[in-house]
Amino acid sequence: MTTPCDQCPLRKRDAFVPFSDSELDFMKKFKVGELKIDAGTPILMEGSNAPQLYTALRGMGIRYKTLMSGERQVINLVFPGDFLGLQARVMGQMCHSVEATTAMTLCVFDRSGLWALFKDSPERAFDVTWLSAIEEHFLGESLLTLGQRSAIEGVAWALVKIAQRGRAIGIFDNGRMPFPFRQQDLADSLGLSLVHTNKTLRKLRDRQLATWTDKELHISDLDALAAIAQLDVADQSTRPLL
Amino acid sequence: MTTPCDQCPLRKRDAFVPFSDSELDFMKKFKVGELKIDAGTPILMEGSNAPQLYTALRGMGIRYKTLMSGERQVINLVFPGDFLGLQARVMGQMCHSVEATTAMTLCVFDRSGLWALFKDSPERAFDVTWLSAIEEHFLGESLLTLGQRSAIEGVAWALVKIAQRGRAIGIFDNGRMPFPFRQQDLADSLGLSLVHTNKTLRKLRDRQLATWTDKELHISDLDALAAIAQLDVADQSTRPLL
DNA sequence: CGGTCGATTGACACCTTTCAATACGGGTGG
DNA sequence: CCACCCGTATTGAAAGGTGTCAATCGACCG
Repeated sequence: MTTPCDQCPLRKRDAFVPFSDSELDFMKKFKVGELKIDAGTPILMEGSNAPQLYTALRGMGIRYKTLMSGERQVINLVFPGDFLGLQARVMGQMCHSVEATTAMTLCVFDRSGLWALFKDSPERAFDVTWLSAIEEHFLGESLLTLGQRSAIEGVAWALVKIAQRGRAIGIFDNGRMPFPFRQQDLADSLGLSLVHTNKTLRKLRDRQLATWTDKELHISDLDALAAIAQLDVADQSTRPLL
Repeated sequence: MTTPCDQCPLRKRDAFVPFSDSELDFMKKFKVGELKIDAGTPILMEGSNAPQLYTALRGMGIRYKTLMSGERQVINLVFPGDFLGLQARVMGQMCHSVEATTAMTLCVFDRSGLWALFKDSPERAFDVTWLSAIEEHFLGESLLTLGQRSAIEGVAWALVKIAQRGRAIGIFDNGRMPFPFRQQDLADSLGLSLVHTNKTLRKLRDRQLATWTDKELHISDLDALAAIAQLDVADQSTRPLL
């Protein structure tokens, strides 16, 4: 029933670092099961202290923090290949929540296995750190966006980033990809109001750069978007997969 | 001349996870030297590809990214105990710059030693990941601040965070700590203009919550600041030291 | 068919930025 | 020793980007 690591659909994508045979063996032991969840289900909750480790296999989600007053900040969108729960495992408790936006299936890893991973498979341990560094890098870029980019620059930046990520996992095709989020989600990830996000998206639509309707994102002119975002389209590096 | 790890002044601080003897031995091998630099010196530069690994031992600095148009976003302030250069080592090139604000001394680690660390010392490897997760957590909180907190909330949040960090390394005493940065640095870290940052600091001064003059920060009412920031003063967890 | 949710728009308020000017301290060359 | 310059802090006024409020509309659903 569950997908064996041998046949993991993600491993084929050239966006991911190839596995060695021994690594594959290790992952097969490390993976203890699979979890299928419906859209809207919370996966990890801020404050909880005994979470599992997951890798998103199919579907999309959202990672966010909330302020005491209720404001929500989206940390990032969760795409297939993302590794979830490391922070909680390492730091004692979750500092953010993760929620499924679409139906998702997650690889479940043995919680106690993380230490074994560091002990027995330095290559994989390094990959965990690598993933963490990639995440840190992304958050740094997000910080740059929230702090220094204007609304239109920020939205353009987000759309380019999403398209790049979509391409990496093979769902961005002919300028189109499924994008099942709400405008509110994008707004909360950029620190903008819903209304202003909507109006900014309209500007991009009017300029015929990008259209986002019916949970599908259509990028007409990625280069122009990247130019608005003051972003290099270059960096399309590979990442490890767990 | 150089400070032996045995006598590292940071290890005494209870903010850091204690070393085992074997870990100490490993670090002594891992550390290849010490670097003393003047205020204003660049330590790591965005785009460079062969950086060293450092731990800040004394002094303070600043980590930042810049936009093509010149805007600067401060990612975080560098305090003693911070580990620098991991991203570049893991991801191939630096994605941000680090600059010394005061004179600093840095522990220098063997670049090729990182892999040895993962291979030979899983405990230390885990600590590297732990540090990375802590950093990721902090950036997430920063994102929450930039995206959802108002100017006064953000400034209050930053001052509380700084005071907590200062306390952890033992330089926050009797409500005061050295804080050698410029208002522009704080502004760039919160995504605010210099002028507005200045006026916001004035509000906090008028309310007799915090004063920042002559490179010294004086917190009169940390609880009130935390309340403005919508922040729990609780989480004062320890962190590993490399 | 009423009710809810998300997208869309217009009008208006306001927080933040930008522009400009002053003040203060430290370094430097005459 | 003293102008002079430069970086930083401070303040006021005006401009503007973004948020808030409110209403409409379409799609989906029990």
